[in-house]
Amino acid sequence: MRIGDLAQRTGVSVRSLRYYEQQGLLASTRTAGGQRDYPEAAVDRVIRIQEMFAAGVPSRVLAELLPCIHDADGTPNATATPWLTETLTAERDRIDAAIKDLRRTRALLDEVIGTAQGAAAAEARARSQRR
Amino acid sequence: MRIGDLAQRTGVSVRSLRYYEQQGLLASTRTAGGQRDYPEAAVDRVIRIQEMFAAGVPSRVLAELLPCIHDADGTPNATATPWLTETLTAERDRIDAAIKDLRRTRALLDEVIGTAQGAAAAEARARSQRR
DNA sequence: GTAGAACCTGACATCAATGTCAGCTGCAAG
DNA sequence: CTTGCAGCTGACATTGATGTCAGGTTCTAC
Repeated sequence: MRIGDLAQRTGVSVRSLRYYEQQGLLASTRTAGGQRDYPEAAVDRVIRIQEMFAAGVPSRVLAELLPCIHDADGTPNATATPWLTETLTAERDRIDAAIKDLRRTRALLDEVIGTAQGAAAAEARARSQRR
Repeated sequence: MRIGDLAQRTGVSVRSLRYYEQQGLLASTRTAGGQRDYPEAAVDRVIRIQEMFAAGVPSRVLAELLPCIHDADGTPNATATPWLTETLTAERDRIDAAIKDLRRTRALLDEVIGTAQGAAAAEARARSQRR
């Protein structure tokens, strides 16, 4: 699969795919002409990378983590070093905290939205009253 | 309260507090000498700002959102404009997606950590066997 | 009143992922 | 063979929150 196809199928820009490779997150073979060629499994991997980035896992950690993931698509895996498990544990705690935080924020937004809708409804009632 | 105290009590740097003010997120009165003076309620507000930032709410949105929040500390509030409610709804959906994502990532990390611990335990058993 | 800590503004630096541009090359269809 | 799209590298720009430094002022304790 060529880079443009991979980009389209994952929704990730071509630029980012090359960046992932530079960071050692995503491998590719090259054609005779030097163009990147990706296996089918790259799609899943790219999606995972995106998820990890969204979760705030830095690429440095991600680079060591990825080989340890038992890919659903059967890619062989490695085992985490002590340093990595320690880092991941910290990372997990961070994520737990982040989830809690997001829930709070979500609730707050909901409240504001709800109040606004209530106010809008009251407004509508007032209008129909005046009519 | 002076800026250094507020920083200490919220765990946010002095630099950031000044930045919040510049973005219209945090008000302060000034002493005769021009130094910032914060009310007690600023502590809660700063913490909320941090939560929002962590949740990815951009400061531009936050600036309009904050006056609409019914502060626990009794600060008077405003009502959301239609534009704001729309934005917040989108924001909320984004947060929902983010939470889902974080859960997936968390599970993945757990799996890797678990595998590593299993491997470490196996290693330990092997060592005691050899002894 | 003086020393030193805390504060002020303004400017520039940083980080990480991504966008964008330039100049060149590979590849497929006519 | 040419035309044009897609890919390549390398460099610089961007974004947003924050760090940091410089040069000056205010406040507090002695």
